[in-house]
This record gives sequence, structure tokens and C-alpha cells, in this order.
Amino acid sequence: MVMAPMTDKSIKREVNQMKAKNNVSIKKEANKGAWTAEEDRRLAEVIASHGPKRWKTIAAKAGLCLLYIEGLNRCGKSCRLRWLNYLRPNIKRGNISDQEEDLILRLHKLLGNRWSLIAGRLPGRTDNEIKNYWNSHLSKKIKQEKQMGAATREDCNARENRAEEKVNVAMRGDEENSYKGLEDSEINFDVDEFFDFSNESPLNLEWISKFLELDKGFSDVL
DNA sequence: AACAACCTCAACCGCATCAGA
DNA sequence: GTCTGATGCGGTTGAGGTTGT
Repeated sequence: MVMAPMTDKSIKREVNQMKAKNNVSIKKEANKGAWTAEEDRRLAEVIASHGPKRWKTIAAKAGLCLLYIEGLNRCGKSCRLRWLNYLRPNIKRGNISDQEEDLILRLHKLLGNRWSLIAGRLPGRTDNEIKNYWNSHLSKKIKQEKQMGAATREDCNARENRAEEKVNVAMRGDEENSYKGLEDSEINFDVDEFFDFSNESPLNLEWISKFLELDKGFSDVL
């Protein structure tokens, strides 16, 4: 189905025409809860012709059509989330592999709860998925490991301190690019660029592991 | 079989940031 | 410089599924 290019004006015009034609009022409150297959289909259809931008417009367009069918509506935010976490192409569903888990653990150690950044290093995985996985699996795992490893905590701390120092040294780069700290967003070392595996196929995680092995200074702390 | 407790994950919410008017 | 709307992010919630008693 080919759709005409949409503008905000054309949307408003179309809505007004429909209101007049059908004598209906647009629901102010958006639909909530789980998405239906029909809503998914409508959203995918609109994004296919409009692109994944201007979510309010997309919601209006999709909501307008749904209104015509059965009075449904979704807010732009909801549409964006649904697209990013479910409908987007190349979404990798299913279990997180050991390699992926290992990468998540390493990246979380480096980046903290910056899920979108971590997700950017895991092709096909979403920030929401990783956040959920962390909260339901890894946080517990870490808790358990901490309890089990209490006896050797001092040794671990010493290792962590050494690792942290390695990161600082590695990220400092040269003296001109004075590194300010991991929490500081103005880091000169481009973490994004360094860990940008977004163009890698999921099958290449093995390669990534090997890549991390190349720089022992990094792989020890990641 | 019935119920409670726990777990998972999709979706929502509120806030921060950015861009354009 | 200020305002406003769009977008992105992380924390949280709650429905549905699973497991234990």
C-alpha cells in the first residue's frame, strides 16, 4: 500500500475531514497496555512509508487509521518504544549467549547503568532487553558471587584497583587529551568509537572477544 | 487441583537534552 | 535568550507465566 507523503498540516486536514465525515471525536487519552497484532501491523506500515521519525505524527497517522477501524490510539512515545524494542528490523530475540553475557558484564563494569550504550555494542539487542536481563539475571549473579567471594575480597579489590588504573592509563591516551574520569561525559577517549561493534554481525562476537584479547590491558578490566 | 510466591519482560513514566521557532 | 515540542534514557510497574507447597 503506497501512502502519500505526510505533513503535520495534511494530518490535521485528514483528521478534521474524518471527524466531519463520521461525526466522531478523537480520543484525547492514548491507548495503553500490550500491543495487538493489528496495532503492530499499522505501526509498521506507517513507519515503512514515513520512516522512524516524528513519532507524534506517526502515532497520529496510525491512530487516525485505527480510529477509523475501532477507535484505538497510541502516543508517540509508545510507538517509538514499540518500534525500537520489538518491530525494528534485525532485532535479535531469544536467549542471551554466554559471550553476550560476558560482554554485558564487562561493559557494565566500565559504563555503569548506561543501557543504551551497552546495547549499542550488542548487535540486535535493545537497551530495554539488556536492562531487564541485568535486573533479573546478572544483578543476582553478581550478588551471589560477591557473597561467595567474600573470603577473597581483599585480593579482588587489589585486582580491581589495578584494573581501574589500567583503564585510566589506557583511556588517558596521550597527555594532550587529558582524561577527566569515567563518570565525566567529557572524556576525550571516544568510548563509543572504541567499542562500536554495531556493524558487526551477531556471529562476530567471537571476533570481538578476540579483539578484546588483543589489548590485554583492556581485556583484563572489561 | 488450588493457591501463593516468585520471575520475566513489555510497557509506562518522569526527567533530561536537543533542536527549531 | 527563551520557549516549546520532539526525542532519548533509565527507573519502575504490573500482567502473565512458572515453580513450589
